Amino acid sequence: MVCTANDLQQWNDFPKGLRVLLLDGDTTSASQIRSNLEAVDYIVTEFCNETEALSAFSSNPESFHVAIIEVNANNGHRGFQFLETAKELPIIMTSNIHCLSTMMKCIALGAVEFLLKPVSEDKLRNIWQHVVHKAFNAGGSPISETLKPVKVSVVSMLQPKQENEEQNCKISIETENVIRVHENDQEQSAGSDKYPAPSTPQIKQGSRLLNHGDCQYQINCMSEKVSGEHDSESKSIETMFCNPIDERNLHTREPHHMPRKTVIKEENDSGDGSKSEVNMSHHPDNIDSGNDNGGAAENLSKASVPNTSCKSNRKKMKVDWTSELHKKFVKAVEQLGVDQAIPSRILDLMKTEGLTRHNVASHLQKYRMHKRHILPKDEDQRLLWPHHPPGARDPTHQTSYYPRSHRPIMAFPPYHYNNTTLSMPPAYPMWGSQPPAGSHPATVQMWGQPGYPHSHWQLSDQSWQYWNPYPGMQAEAWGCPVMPPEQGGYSSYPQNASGFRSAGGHVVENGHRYSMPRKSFNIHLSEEVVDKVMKEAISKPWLPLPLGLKPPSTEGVLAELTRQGICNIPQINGSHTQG
DNA sequence: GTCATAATAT
DNA sequence: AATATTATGA
Repeated sequence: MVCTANDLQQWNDFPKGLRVLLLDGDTTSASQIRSNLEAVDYIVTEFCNETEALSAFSSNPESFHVAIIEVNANNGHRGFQFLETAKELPIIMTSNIHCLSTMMKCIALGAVEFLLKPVSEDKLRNIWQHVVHKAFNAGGSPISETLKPVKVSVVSMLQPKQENEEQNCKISIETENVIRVHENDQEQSAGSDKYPAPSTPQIKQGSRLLNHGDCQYQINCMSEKVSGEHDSESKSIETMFCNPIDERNLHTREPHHMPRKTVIKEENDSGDGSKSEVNMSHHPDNIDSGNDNGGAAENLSKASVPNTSCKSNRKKMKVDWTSELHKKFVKAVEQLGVDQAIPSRILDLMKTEGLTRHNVASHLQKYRMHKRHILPKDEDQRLLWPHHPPGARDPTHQTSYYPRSHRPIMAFPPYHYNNTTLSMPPAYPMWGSQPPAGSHPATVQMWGQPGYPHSHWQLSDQSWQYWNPYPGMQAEAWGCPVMPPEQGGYSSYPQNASGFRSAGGHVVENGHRYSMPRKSFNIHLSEEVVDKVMKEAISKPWLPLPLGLKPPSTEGVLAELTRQGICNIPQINGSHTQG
């Protein structure tokens, strides 16, 4: 019955083969326990006599990983004797006598657990936890030879997993119970093994912690470097909570076609330097119930909030701004109006539990960015809309937010505009949806269109779509005035243009109030302004064209070049060059 | 409250 | 590796 080192090296199916010393004077309970243990492939050595058990253990202490010892009215002191003898073993006491002082005494003497009979199948199956715990927490005393392989085995079981989990640990540990190893315990356990493993799997703790409300949770473990203070053997162990979960929820961001859920990811910091990230998802109540914010708000709030029981998992949560959540946000913003739309008020209106002011502020920032087309550098802003005071740009038009890396890279050559070119060209989406067939002659080159870098803001439903006041319309047509196709002109302020128009047809921003023209697009720009715009457009060809301008047609450019005596134009990327 | 930017996710 | 999104802190 001796385990050789070799055997233990290859203990791949731990805890199967766990060697249990069973001492129980009651043959009925003994056989019940035994059969339960053997049912899970533990190896049971049964004794009904303390002396035998003691001598068996003493003669070969390394034959056992764990002992289950019964105490009863008759053998009390003998049971304690075993406790005192087999210090290096995790010892579980059993009894049918519910006596608090006895229990305490057992625990005080080092028993890892005291179980009242009848001992449940689950408890018996889980006794391996005590073995692992002991293996990792020898309490300063040298670890038992028997337990060393356990430690090695557990470490090796956990290590490769950790790597996977960085990518996707959700599935891999889905079916496992929670494994929790306290790395710090060694520091804490000044004495010896007075830190019995919990009698029940930690998953209970985890679920109490996480499984509240109608949320469904998912785990998304992220490994993190462990501070170097810990025992090297323990470094790789992570704290992991996980709940079984519907596969569909395993995606933090679902594919577009799937109904989206509000997801709040919570990082679960175990405090020992390792952490895991837990995603809590729920199904949004009524997806897209129009503008009615009635039911949606409450339901959302119910589910998206990590309540206080999660407090222990301090650290940050990442809010996933689903379109539903965003709708609420927009609704709140609109309700408040521009000048009132500040994070705290928005937060109030949203009534979404768990959402913080910071969350809203962050989202508001992004929202404003897209609404206002803020350019990364102020120069860009200045130049774009020289005829408007800063901030007075038409809020309904998603015209020109170009992150540095997104600016059009294709320059266009000098072009002599006349007033007629300022008349409104047909507006159509530039990308996303194709311009209507034949909407422009094939010869009309859309400057900047080919290879125009676009983010998924333009392309995917995910987050972009709900910003756009004109669904189906892409507003970033470079050089083309952009407006609702059916109306033209920026006189139209759709109600959901979201909060950048105040009640009186004024745009209020940064405390300033600007009059906005309400009629059609103003083509009667002063010569001065036109001139300025032209100059800037020409001198900064990489910038988007101002509202009302469109890039010249290829013919126009070529004609102009020819007129200037430039007949040979180097070919660029297969674009056609005539002449 | 806002903004820039770091951190993180895709 | 680039880009988007969110958190964080000034």
